[in-house]
Amino acid sequence: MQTNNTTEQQIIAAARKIFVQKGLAGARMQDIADEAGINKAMLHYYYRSKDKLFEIVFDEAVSQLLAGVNDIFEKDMPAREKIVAAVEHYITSLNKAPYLPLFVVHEISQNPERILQKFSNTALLPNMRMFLKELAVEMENGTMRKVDPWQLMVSLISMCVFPFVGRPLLQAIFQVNDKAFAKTMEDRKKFITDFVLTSLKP
Amino acid sequence: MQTNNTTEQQIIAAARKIFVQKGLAGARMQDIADEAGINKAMLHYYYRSKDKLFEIVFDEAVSQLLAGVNDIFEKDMPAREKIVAAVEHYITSLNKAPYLPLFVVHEISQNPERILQKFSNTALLPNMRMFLKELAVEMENGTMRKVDPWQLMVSLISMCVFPFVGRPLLQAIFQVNDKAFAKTMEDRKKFITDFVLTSLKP
DNA sequence: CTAGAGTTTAACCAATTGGTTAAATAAATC
DNA sequence: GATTTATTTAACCAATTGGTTAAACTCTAG
Repeated sequence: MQTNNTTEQQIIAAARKIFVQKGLAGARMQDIADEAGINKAMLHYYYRSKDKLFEIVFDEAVSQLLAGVNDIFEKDMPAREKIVAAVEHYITSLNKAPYLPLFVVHEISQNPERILQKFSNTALLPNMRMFLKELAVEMENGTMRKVDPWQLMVSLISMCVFPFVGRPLLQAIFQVNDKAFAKTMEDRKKFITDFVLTSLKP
Repeated sequence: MQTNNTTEQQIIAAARKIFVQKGLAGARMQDIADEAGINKAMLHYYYRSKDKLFEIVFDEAVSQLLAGVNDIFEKDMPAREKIVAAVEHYITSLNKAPYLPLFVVHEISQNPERILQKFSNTALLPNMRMFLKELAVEMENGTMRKVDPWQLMVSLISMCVFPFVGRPLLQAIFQVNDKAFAKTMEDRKKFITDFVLTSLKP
């Protein structure tokens, strides 16, 4: 029963590329078949429908995005070091999959129930919740300036993720090419951590 | 020749709603016709094609987004006050059109040439460029801590805009309903300005 | 080898899509 | 009022779309 799963994987890889690039509505089954170098009927043979195929790609993308965040806050470190590690890890990770956030966010906005239902009962990102409490403790102890931990968290995420979401717009506005943008994002790690840690000094 | 332009405007209003909601690829001409309460052929009578209609809606959306930013930095104010005004204005403005940024950013990513060409020759957002120089001067004078002005600008935009782009995801992660989210964004104005100004203290 | 399962293909299908057309209706001009 | 002009409609069309099918091919177990 050790079936040759190369085709299945080729299909998923192709579907990932096309769906992330064009979105659910913009992607064509023929595009995916061409990308995978196979017949269109194969898509339906291995995965029943466009929606089924999409769901696999989409779920995988969400996991990839969220798992990264959660893992960072798991380690046993002072809060400030976690911030540094999170920014470092997250921007590095997004540099490798720069189109993921926009894809996920757009598809969620097209069909909010999809994700809202899926995550309604699960305790999502428990390590991040823990981190929020650690921040609160430091602020209570006076080792960190008091700010709303939730707003801080959202700001961290925003500063890391948004440049990738708004990349084409930012590049147009500020007239930076691809190479300059990559360098800018590398520099951005240090900027964000310095900027945030400075603001959090007691 | 004073033609009744009510129909034309109805069409644009309907197109705006549908396109912003579903995107170019996801929108159907029939949806727009239904939304406007008219026959599908009217769309082609007044606006030649789906693409023509989309371009009008899209250009309008981009203008709405960028004009706001630029206007803020035009006024004659100290840099710090401009930051406060920009955050206040921008979050207020986005609260009224929360789906605009995601729409624009997604469509640009689908077809980057569209906007890159359009803005390649224009001196875009001149007031914002001026603001970046004002920041540089303050930093040189020692009245403001030295940071990369561009990174600062991108961070400001990120912190204001991203929560609206990632809204459904943030709401899912942090389990906040619509009412709580609106309140949170109102609180966010003060958080961002305090957070940024604190970090910029010399 | 061969029987049967799993795999792949080409041809096909019904529904949907953006777009057209010709006729009908309303508005304006004479 | 009649004629011209602009607006609106219903019916239609060709192309595309997601999906199906039946036949062909490949591979492995007996």
